[in-house]
Amino acid sequence: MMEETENFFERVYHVARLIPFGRVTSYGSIAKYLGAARSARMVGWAMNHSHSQEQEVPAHRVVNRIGLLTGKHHFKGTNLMQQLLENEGIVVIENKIQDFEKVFWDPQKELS
DNA sequence: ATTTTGACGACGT
DNA sequence: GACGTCGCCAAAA
Repeated sequence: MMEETENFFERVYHVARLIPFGRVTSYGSIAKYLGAARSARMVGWAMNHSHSQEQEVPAHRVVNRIGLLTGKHHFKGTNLMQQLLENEGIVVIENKIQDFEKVFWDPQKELS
């Protein structure tokens, strides 16, 4: 049987796919929405395994709490993540999302 | 089995 | 407000 942790990952992917076009969220917010507010790192770890998922996970829409593209180094290209975000109308300067508050999408608030 | 690390976050200095 | 430290929890070495 699969461990409970996989369920946690599954939930992370689920929420990540719910992020609307042109919006972003943070690892901590997702973790908090899942009831694991103190385990934001696990969300990041889940994203690391996101490639293992059959469905594509918009990991580029998930950044840290300050809107910094910390995980861009994990993408194929150096600035692929940034390009994807810019493609959605999000302004990114030096790996930092501009107007982060405007594009921020809080699952707890949006999904209630 | 123990130690280190990591796509983070909150708090202290 | 920049920088440092600790806490959380799971996976890799």
